[in-house]
Amino acid sequence: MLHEDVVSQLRNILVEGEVPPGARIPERDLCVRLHVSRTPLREALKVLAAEGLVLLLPNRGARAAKLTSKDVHDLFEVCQGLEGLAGELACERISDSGIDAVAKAHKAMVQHYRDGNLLQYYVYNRMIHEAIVDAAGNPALSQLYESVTARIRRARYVTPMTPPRWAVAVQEHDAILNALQRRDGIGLAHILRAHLRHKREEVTRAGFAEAEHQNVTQSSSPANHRGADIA
Amino acid sequence: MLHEDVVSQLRNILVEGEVPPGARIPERDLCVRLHVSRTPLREALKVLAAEGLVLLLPNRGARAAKLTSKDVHDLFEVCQGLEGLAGELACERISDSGIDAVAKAHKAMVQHYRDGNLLQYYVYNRMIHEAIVDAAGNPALSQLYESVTARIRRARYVTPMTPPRWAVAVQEHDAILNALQRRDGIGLAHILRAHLRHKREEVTRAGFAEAEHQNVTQSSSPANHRGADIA
DNA sequence: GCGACCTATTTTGAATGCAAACTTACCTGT
DNA sequence: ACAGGTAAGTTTGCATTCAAAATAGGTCGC
Repeated sequence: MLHEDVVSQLRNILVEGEVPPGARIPERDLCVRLHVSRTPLREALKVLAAEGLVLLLPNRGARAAKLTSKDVHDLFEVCQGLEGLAGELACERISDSGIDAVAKAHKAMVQHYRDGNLLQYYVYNRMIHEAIVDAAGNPALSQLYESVTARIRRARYVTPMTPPRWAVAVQEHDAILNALQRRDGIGLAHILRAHLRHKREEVTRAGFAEAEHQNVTQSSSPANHRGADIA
Repeated sequence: MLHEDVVSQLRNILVEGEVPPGARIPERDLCVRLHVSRTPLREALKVLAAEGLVLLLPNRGARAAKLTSKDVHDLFEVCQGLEGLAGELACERISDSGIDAVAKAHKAMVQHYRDGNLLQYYVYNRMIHEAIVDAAGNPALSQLYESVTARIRRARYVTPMTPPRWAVAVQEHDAILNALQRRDGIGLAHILRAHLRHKREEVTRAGFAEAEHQNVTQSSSPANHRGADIA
């Protein structure tokens, strides 16, 4: 289905920050770029608006969503709930080979930490969290988790990682793996929540919620009716 | 925005079961009924498909989603996680007047229980749960909760309520109100989760997950390529 | 009489068209 | 020169149109 492709391509463009938060999304340009007409593109925009990645302004088109720090806080909070639940369930349901897979990813992640390779570290980090969530065996949960994390991914990765915080994160991941291997659901849930709470504190402290308000609402100054543009 | 109206009207039609689960959603008929052309209607269908209320079959149109009992189980599980989280947060953040409002709704609900008025009981029941979730002060959480509960609402309300189960549910609600008044977040979370677990057991036991499979996938018999239709 | 094949109609998916709203640029008057 | 107003040009929202796919119906053959 054409429409599905457009949704996922657009989602990538937004999550990667290629269209920066708050920037206008030019329908016509994206049509030529994605080689589709306006109809499927607009359908995709509606879907992404429902997901919270896009803001639709009546008669004024679409903008990439801009998260306030409250938004970031709220989304992390939800994420804590979802990951905590996933951790509990995963300990009941994950297979031994599933645990091994997480352990392998953990080792690779730690190696990238030692190498100071933040980008690859993030790749395996995300892989671990997704593996745990998927191990809960609950597709509805996985889907919601994916949707929520997509919205904060950019804020997370844009926040600079300090060495002490990085060390703590790796330690927490040791504890995560340990709890999973012991199949200690309650313990895993607690560690995952703390882990996310720390990440949230880091992100909000850095103030990398792109801005405080969606400065896109009606403004009295005619010159600045529009937020940032791509250029 | 016209499109938004269509989404919410269609959502009602689906949640109320007016188009029964598994039934084909006739674009043309809905267009005349909602007084819109196919474009906004189809946009709405895409949004609802992303929400999980609609199933989109390539070149075969849309169908009202049909939940397997696994789906119901999974969605209840997610709901438990979200309500548990909301309960914890609500105890920290709810105002005294907010607690009073819940207490009032609780009283009304109990009265409808005594009157044997199941419909009104459900109204206040839902009001209480939503009030607690909203009291968490986390719009992202409220929105996710709303979306998840919408998907299982029909399965819940279609399941016949037995007198003993109803009595237990009311007792649990007493405990819910009590924990909220004591602002016992952990306790409230536990009760809410247990409450939902019981409801899930009741629903799944009754087998009111509309069917076991989306019998909509490719079938070899040409005569039954389609599932149930509205008529 | 039953089933396979072929054609007509309906339905879907996407592109295009059109009116309304919004932007932008210019122009006028002070 | 600048503020306000106006008209041209975009952009948006929705309706309509068009091609492709699916469905339904009828015909022919066995």
